[in-house]
Amino acid sequence: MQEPTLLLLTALADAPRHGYALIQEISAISDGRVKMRTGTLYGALDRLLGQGLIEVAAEEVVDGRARRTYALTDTGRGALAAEAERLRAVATEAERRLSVSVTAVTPRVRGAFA
Amino acid sequence: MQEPTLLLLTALADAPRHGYALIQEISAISDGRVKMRTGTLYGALDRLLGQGLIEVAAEEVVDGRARRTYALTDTGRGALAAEAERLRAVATEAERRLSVSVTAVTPRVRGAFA
DNA sequence: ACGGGATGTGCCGGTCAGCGATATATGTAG
DNA sequence: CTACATATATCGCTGACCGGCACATCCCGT
Repeated sequence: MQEPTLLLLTALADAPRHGYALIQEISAISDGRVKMRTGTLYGALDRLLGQGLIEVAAEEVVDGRARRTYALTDTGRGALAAEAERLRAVATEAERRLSVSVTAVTPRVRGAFA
Repeated sequence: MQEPTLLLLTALADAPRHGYALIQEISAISDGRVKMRTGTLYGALDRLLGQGLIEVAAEEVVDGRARRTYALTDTGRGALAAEAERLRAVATEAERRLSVSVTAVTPRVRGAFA
């Protein structure tokens, strides 16, 4: 799973949302750093629907504008939880390794090649 | 940055390693779940060299076999640290949102659409 | 009245990372 | 002598992501 997809599921984790709201929510989650494009969004949405990770929660017309609201399925919840845990583990391992090499400046590093 | 690349940098974070060793290290880091292929590996290595995130630390012949050892550059260290922090933040946010929706079973969710 | 920005959904083509397959070569174990 | 582990490298396919475009409605400023 790639980051835009992860962000998408995260943006749906606390409440159902429609496409446009997801773009804004993702921007908020990422502190404005990630501006998801509609090309990415709707493609990902279709894919996730097909994978059963999300579902259409509502289709309504608000102020003359069609609005389709998506929600996480139980499967999607599980997938997101698993993915978050995995990423956290990798992040932790990366940080641990970085600190190891920074702290023990050299001897063990060289030693690994003898 | 995608996951295989992240894993690659992580595998180089504590000590320099050569290609084949990286495949094994990544398998170990991920508890055997990620089997990186050489197509991914050497392609990524070339890319990361071009981006200046890693560098060639040594080129030697061991037991008649050529071996090229790669190491993280300072830039690579920084990039990995930043990436790890970002992913941890997203993972935390995902988990927070999941717990919010699970705990507060419904009322607020509906309310958000009024 | 008109233009532009925000809201809202949707498609299309290009790019590039990842992947499977394949190739080459040597050392080691059976 | 045949596999398997070690070790590096290339090629073509796929698919996610992205920029750009298109379309439609509503709201606000001028």
